[in-house]
Amino acid sequence: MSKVKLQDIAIKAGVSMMTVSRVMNNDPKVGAKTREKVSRIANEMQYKPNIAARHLATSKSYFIGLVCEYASSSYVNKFLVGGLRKCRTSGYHVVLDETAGDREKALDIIKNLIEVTKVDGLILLPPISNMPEVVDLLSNANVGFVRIAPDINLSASHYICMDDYQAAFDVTEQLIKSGHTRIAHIIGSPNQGVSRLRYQGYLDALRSNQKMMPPEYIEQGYFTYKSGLDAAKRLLELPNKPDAIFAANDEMAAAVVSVAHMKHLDVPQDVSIVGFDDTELATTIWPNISTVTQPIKEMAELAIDILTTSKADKTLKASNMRHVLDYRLQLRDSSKNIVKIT
Amino acid sequence: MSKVKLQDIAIKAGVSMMTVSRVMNNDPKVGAKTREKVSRIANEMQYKPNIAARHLATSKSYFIGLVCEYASSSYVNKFLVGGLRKCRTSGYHVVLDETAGDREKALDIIKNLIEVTKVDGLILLPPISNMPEVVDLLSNANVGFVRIAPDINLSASHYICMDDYQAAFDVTEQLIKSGHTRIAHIIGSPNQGVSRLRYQGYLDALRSNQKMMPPEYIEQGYFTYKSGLDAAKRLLELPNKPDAIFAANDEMAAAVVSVAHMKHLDVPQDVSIVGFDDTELATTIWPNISTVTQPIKEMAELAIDILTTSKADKTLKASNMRHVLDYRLQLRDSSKNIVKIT
DNA sequence: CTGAAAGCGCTTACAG
DNA sequence: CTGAAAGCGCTTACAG
Repeated sequence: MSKVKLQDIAIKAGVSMMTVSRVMNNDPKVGAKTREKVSRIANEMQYKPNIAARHLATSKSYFIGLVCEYASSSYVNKFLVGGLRKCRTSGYHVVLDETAGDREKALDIIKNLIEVTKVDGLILLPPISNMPEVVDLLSNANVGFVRIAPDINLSASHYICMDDYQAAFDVTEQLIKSGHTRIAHIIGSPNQGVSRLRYQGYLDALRSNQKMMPPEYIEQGYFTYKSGLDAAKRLLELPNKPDAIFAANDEMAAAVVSVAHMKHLDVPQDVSIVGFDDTELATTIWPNISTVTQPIKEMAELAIDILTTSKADKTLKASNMRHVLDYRLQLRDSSKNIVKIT
Repeated sequence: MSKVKLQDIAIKAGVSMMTVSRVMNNDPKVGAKTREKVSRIANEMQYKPNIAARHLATSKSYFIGLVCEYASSSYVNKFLVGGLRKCRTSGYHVVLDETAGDREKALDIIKNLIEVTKVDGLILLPPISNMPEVVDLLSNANVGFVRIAPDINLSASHYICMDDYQAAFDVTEQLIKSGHTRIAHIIGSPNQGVSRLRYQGYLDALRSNQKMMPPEYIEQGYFTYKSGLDAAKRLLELPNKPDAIFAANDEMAAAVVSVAHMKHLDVPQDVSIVGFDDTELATTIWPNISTVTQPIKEMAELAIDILTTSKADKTLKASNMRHVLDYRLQLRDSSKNIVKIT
């Protein structure tokens, strides 16, 4: 462990601690020669600033908090990958915490996180990003934060999302254009806004193409494999089976694939299947699932960027706090794709 | 944000800061009445210690570093779940970092992590836990650390593992006892010790049951879905197909299931498939994969426990630094299970 | 462009 | 059992 401190290098360089401090923080008001000498010596002595001392003096912790509901979800994973990479290049570190699905305790956990670790900023992953109490807490506590894919209270803070509605519209239209005529949809959890947006995109694409599906082609799911299984069974036992099933996430789409296999249906010849999210699962099962690639890593990088530069300024106009990133249709083997949209 | 500090509550309680400090740290040398009064007032004022100040004074950071190769692996996820839960109850927080597969840079990343964040302890996940340079670095830096599932240099530090050899032995024996006679194995990545242990368990179970398999029943995999796909294709195109395939992880087992489906083989009637790890994937695909449940969450909790109590003491004998946790055979639908071993 | 002083909020080590 | 002093390693704000 390096025990070199500011003073050591100040003495060696024959300057004051302040000058060294200025050099370390890239303060422009330092003579070129002094700067060069000091930074050379700092390097030689392998100086590393003591983060705790700096934190105490400036109340900047160089930590970013990341709050999720379950650390085990693949959404969180992908987010971490982007977030960690970005942090590495900007001197920050990520403190992860999860609410473990307990919405009651979520507030306490977040309160504890900001009070104890004094993170410089917080990233809220869905569905935490939609909890008004959390938004209130952070606003009052004056902690900068970015919400990922929220769907309520959008003028309250920076938020990053993609256009779920349009993506679902595109998926559905792509299915229509590639010759499917009986397109079913499995909706996501009712308590998540994206479910509604994706469902609406599906409906509007049908309408804008003058198509109409029977009501039994709409199934309520809960973003889980299990719920996908149940929905898929009902859909594939219908007398007039759909020839395409668009599930609101990959997990449920994977379940549809399983049910199709159980019933000895060929995917995609008998039924095309499309998911949403492009999680690991999509390319792990056979056939690989056509899906929508969310820009999760990019969201993470942007979130870190907003939090670590002064962009998290509260005086911003609402229009500047909205960040919509691009998605991508990822057509793979689980759907018949005559016309490829890119 | 609470701006209450030690002094505020010292004044209000009519005692010195030291007494308050002692109460906050559960120092027994405080009169019962004083203690009661101080802690009541601290509660009322919602006092939260400033971690940076404490850190500066004690050089304890109350952070635990967790280093993995890829934050997106499900092994890491499960580990996080257990680790975060344990931290929550002990006042610590987790700083996550990943080496992003770059073994060259791993050392720098870890060096940076310990020097900048001054974590109180470090957890090394495989395969980082097997890098001798990292072990050296941490030993020299005098940072407490726990290695997860390492297979070399075992006397160098605390480590936590499960008995991979015995688990693989059990899986194989279970397959034999349930009537399988042609049992193949897909080996894991050659650079991970567990691959060797699992392979050896498979071999020894066969031998101890006087069974002999043809050499083409052994395939080299790399723990990836893709490698499992390749291996499974070769195995299932053999003139004398195996009636059971034991893959060294779930990812590869899932690939075997896919190939079986492609070839219109019934699982488990035509071929039984067993994986290893009990990842989400095992219960996400159909049929659910029989596998070995690793005690990953328990490993995480134990690791945090070792690091946060003084058990990380270097003076321990080697025998006390070894922690072997129990696994469990998880028999599901992908294998014919006449005799259930629990 | 550079420096001397005071302070961030806690704790260790020493008295009593 | 309780307290006054000094210090952890940095930075802010003020001089020059």
